[in-house]
Amino acid sequence: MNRVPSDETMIERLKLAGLRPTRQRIALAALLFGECDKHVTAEALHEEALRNAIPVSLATVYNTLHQFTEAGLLRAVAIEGSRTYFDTNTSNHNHFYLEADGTLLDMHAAPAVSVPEPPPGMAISRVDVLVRLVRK
Amino acid sequence: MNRVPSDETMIERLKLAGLRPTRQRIALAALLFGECDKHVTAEALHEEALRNAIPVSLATVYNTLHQFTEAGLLRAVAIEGSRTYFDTNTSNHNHFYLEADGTLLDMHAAPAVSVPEPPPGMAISRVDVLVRLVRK
DNA sequence: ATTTGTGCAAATCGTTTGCATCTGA
DNA sequence: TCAGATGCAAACGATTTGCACAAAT
Repeated sequence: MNRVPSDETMIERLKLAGLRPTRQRIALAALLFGECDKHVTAEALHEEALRNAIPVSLATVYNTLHQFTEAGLLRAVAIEGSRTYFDTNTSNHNHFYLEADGTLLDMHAAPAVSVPEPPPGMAISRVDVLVRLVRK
Repeated sequence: MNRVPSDETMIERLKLAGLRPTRQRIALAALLFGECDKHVTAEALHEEALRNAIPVSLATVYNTLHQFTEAGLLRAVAIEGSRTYFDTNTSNHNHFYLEADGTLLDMHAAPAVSVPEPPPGMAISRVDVLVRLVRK
């Protein structure tokens, strides 16, 4: 009885990332990388896990999200406010942010940004573009 | 015995913004709008106030920052992490962020950004560009 | 006099940590 | 076996809130 995607796929992925494929990590990876790109908060992923009968503690969800991020499987997205979003799409892209309901959307077409010279002695490490949306 | 800028200026400014010019608001406004553009956190402004012999509670600093922001005197800047920055420059501009020491710098030359069409039914409310810097 | 703001301390929110226990290699 | 992972509950930092008191109109 195989889920799609199979646990084997996830185990492979974890091993490649240098992470021990534990019960919880496999299950969370299956939720995260199962289908299309997702944006989750720790809280949201925790709830999703519980709904799917994966008993895991919130602390482990936090740990796992950070480990996945360090391993390059996830990308942390900076939005104002306290809560952190994690994006399964780790490629260099930007986001629409729906202020009304706190939803993140991937921006597929790359925005063209030309940035001024950084101050002397400094180098650009990354450019984040966040487009805030409101309902029309 | 007049400070520069004068309290009168600040009182005017507060009245125009529809805020009652109280002792604390006048003093905080003088710190914030005194000279050049500033970026502050609530904590930092609170400390600055205490150093300047303005006894004010942290709660009031938070309240005041939010009231000023609603009144359009300040602009909240979204950086990742938990703490909120407030910018005395309310014009439409963007920022350099020095990850190493958590410092914000105004970007004077406007970055040229051309953003893709927002999803149907949605309109752009604001585009935030944050350029993360590292020491070279 | 009435409305509005302030200060304190307690409450809240998202997140992290310490530590005993469990698990996978 | 034993390094590494997990779960719980307590600790945490930034922020907010409830409420009695004080100040501005």
